Amino acid sequence: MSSRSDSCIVCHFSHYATLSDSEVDLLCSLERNEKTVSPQSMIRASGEKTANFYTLKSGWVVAEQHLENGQRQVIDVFVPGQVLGLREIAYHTGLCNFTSLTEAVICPFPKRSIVELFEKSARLTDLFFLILAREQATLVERIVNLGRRSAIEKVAHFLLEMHERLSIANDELGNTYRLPMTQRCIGDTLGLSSVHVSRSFARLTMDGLLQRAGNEITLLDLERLRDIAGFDATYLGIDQSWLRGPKV
Amino acid sequence: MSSRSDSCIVCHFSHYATLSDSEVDLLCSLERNEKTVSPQSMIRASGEKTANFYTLKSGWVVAEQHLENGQRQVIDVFVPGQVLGLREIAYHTGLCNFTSLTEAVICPFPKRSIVELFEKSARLTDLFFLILAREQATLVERIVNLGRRSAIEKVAHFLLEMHERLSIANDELGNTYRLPMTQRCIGDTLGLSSVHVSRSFARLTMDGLLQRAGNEITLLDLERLRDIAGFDATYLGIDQSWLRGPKV
DNA sequence: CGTTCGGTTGAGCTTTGTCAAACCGCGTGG
DNA sequence: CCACGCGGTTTGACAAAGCTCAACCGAACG
Repeated sequence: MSSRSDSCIVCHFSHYATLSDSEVDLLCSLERNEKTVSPQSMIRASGEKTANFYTLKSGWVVAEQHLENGQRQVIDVFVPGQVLGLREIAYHTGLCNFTSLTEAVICPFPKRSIVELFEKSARLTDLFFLILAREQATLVERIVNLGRRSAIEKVAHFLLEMHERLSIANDELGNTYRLPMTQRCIGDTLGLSSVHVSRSFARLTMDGLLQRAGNEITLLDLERLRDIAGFDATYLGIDQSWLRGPKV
Repeated sequence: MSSRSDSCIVCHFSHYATLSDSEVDLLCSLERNEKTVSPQSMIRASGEKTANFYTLKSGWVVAEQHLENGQRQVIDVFVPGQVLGLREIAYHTGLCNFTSLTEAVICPFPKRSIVELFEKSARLTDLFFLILAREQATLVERIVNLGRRSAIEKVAHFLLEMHERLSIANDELGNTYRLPMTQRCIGDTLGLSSVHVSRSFARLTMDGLLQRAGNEITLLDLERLRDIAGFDATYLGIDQSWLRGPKV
């Protein structure tokens, strides 16, 4: 059971707009059910009916797609506070798998609930629209990453992106964070082989840009990393000026 | 000036849901201003204020991004009926350039108008949400294409996607269509060099899968092409079942 | 008729992938 | 406590895919 104080989604949404009490209540109502899943478990398979969305309370989850030839592409990486499946609101069946990387707590809620929420609050409708748009901007950046950057640049860019995204949710994050992904998984995100990811990490480490200890990543020289990756964080920002008021 | 009969956006939107008269009027009101641009002109530059959206009445447009190193990545290709800039609704400034490939007719309308439209019709709000979600699915498919497919597969997939998208708008499209993109541009879409695009085309042509004459592309063997590309059109479909009624 | 632009072709090179072996940390069970 | 096995990482040797450069061709256009 979720109470207002521990709602991850409210915390996440509050980053984009100040929420009224009733808006907070509406959002919290999405987290009535709670489920813990073990690492590497399939939360929802591609092709399954998209009856539910899921808020992600803790843990990491990826959206991935398997190809005919046995390869895999990771579409998106989710961290706590995000909503899984928003993208597929317009589809009967899922277009990709949601798989947990770590143990994770998710709160499934039916599609219907979001429509009801839309009916009750124009402001939250806008906010969902806005968050969908922001996710889309992340995808766009991933496209650029995949299409036109070298392996080193890809890895650097990815590490910076995750750092930035975690920083948004956690104001006091330093330059170190835990990245619970295998190099195979990172490769599947960046369109690289795991071997080449390893080599790229080695290179960045040797050049003094990076430090690693288990899953802990420390970015030693943000400036130079950004330079290498051509990283510009504006796509992770957001403009709430067009949000409809007044609050519900 | 736009009349109801020649509105491309209405025609496009009607593919996803039956529209009431007042909904049609609302959509048409977005196309009050009309502007013709020559090929290769920049409609809106990255970094510019996103004051306007644009409906695309005729011609082809790409969204592209330029990198530090002089490279270019094409994010998305737009055909008539689509709305340019929807993706950036949540951003003050544009994240990519919109550039026309051909002569094109666009209808700029202010961001405000869309908010007003949202206020007047919950159904159209949903429809915009839905179309945004579909665009996102296209991006997801591009990610898979960029990350995990070989050059030949990329090209085949791209040609099938464009064919499919054009077929949706034009019921009586055969297996031939005009693709007004240079191979350089296709390469920038697929993360390939123009030279390699040329070689891939040559290969597909030699294998009897494809025929070319100028910009005209004929897909000779859809079956086999789909097989090569791992193409599955479901991501281009859409589920309007959750659309709110009744119509305005 | 020359110029320009896009497409094609070949040669050589760079990046990245593949395969295989070794390695490392960790948890398990003897 | 130690041996073992397992999953993930690292390393090296080699192969393949794709890139760059440069030359050339043909069509469109002034």
